[in-house]
Amino acid sequence: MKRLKIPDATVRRLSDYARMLDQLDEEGIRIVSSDTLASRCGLNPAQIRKDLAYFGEFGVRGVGYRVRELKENLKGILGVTHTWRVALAGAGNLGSALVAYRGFLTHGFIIHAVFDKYPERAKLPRNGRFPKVLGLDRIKTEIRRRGIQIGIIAVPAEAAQGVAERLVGAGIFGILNFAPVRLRVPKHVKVKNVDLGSELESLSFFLSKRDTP
Amino acid sequence: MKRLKIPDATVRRLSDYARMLDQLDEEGIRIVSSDTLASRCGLNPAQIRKDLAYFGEFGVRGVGYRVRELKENLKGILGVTHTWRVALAGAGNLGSALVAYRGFLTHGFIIHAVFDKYPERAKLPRNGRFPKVLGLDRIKTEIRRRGIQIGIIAVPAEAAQGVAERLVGAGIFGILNFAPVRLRVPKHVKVKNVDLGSELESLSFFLSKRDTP
DNA sequence: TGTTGTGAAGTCGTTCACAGCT
DNA sequence: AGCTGTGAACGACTTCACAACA
Repeated sequence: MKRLKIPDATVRRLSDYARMLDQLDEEGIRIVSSDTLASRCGLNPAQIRKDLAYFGEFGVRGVGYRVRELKENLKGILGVTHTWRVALAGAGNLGSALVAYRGFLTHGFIIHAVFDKYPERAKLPRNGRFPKVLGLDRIKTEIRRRGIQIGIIAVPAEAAQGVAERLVGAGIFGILNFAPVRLRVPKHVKVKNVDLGSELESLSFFLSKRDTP
Repeated sequence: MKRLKIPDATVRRLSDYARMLDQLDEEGIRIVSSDTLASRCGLNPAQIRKDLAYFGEFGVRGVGYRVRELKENLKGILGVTHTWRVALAGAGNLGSALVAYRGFLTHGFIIHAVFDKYPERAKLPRNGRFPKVLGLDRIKTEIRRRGIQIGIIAVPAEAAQGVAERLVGAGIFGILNFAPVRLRVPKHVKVKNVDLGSELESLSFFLSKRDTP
C-alpha cells in the first residue's frame, strides 16, 4: 500500500468503479473480480488493482472483491458520505440550469446561496424551492454566515476571475468552474474546470477530419 | 511535420490557443512567441510548439507566430468554421438548459430537433425560438429528414444506451453524452463524455483529504 | 486453483536543449 | 540575436507477468 500523489485519472475512475459496484449490488452480485469489473468499465484489470492499491488492500486473493464492502470503501474515499455547502455565482441560462440540476443533490452538493451581478434579472424560478438571488457584493458576508465551502462559477468569461477572487476571499476552498478561463487561485484552493466549449471544439475537430485521413 | 495519432490533450489545448489568440488579436497584438503564449496559457513553450507541429509549420523562426494567421489556421483545424446540425435527446432540467445555452451557437452547433420520451412534459419554453419536442420514436425519421449529424444525450442514465443506438441507427456520427454511462457505439462514431457527477466526486475527493495528509 | 498485489517493462505525453532559419 | 522546430531525455501512467496467498 502506497501513499501520496494519486493520479487525477485514478480519482476519476474511482467514480466509475463506485457506480458499477452500485449496479452490481442491485443485481445481487456479492463478489466481483478485477477482470469482470474491468470489462464492464472497458479497462484493463491491472488498472483497477493498481488504482485500488493506492488506498489499501480491499480484495481477497483467489476470490475477488466483496461488492458492497468495496463500494462503501470507495464512497468513503471519494468523500461522498458527507454533504458540501455550495454557493453558485451566475444565474443566467447555465446557472439556472445548474440550480435545477438534481445531480448536485445526489452527490451531496447543496446549493445554499446564489449570486448574480444583476439579481433582479435572474432567471431562476422565484418560488421558495430555490435560494433568493443576491448581488455579487454580498458574497463575502453570506458565504461566511452560511459556512459555505464550495463555489460554482457560471458567470461570463470576463467576470470569472473577479468572482473567483471574491469567493476565495470569503474562505471557499473548492471551485467548480464553468467559465472558459484558467482561474488563478492560491494553491490551497482546488479548481475543477468543466469547459463545454472546449468539449464542443474537440468533438468538432474529430468530426471534421472524419473523411480526410 | 508529422501525421496521425494526435493526443487528445493536444486537441483540447488547441481550443485554448485559439481563445488566447482571439484575445491577443483584440488587444491589437500582431505577433506572439511561443514563450508569451505559453505563459498566458500556463504551459511550457515547447508544448505549444509541439502541439502546432502536428499540423504544420505556422511560425517564423527568430520572430514568432502571426496572431491572426495562426488563429485562422487553428479554427480551420478545429473545424469551427462550418456549422453542425444537432439533435438533443432529453428535455428535462439539463436538456432544457442546454437548448438555451448560447455556447452551442457560438461554436457552430445548431439544435434543429429535440426529443423526449414524454414530449408533453418537456420543460422547454414553448415559444417559437425552440424546436418543438418530439417523441423518441420520431428520432430516425426526423434526423434523416433534417440531415442532422450530431446528437446530444441528456436523458437519464438507464435510457442513454438505448437513445444512443437510435441516434446511431439514424445516421449520426458524433455524440455529446451527459449521461453517466460509457456508451457502446460503432467505432466510426465519436463520443465525448461530459460527466458532471464524476467531476463533483473528484472535487469532493480532493476536498475531503484536505486536512488529513 | 484462482485472483490479488506489485515490481518491471512498456507506452505515451511532456520538457529539455540545441540545430536551423530569418 | 532570437525564436521556431525537433530529436533525445525525462516522467507519468498503463500494462505485463508473476510471486504471494486464500
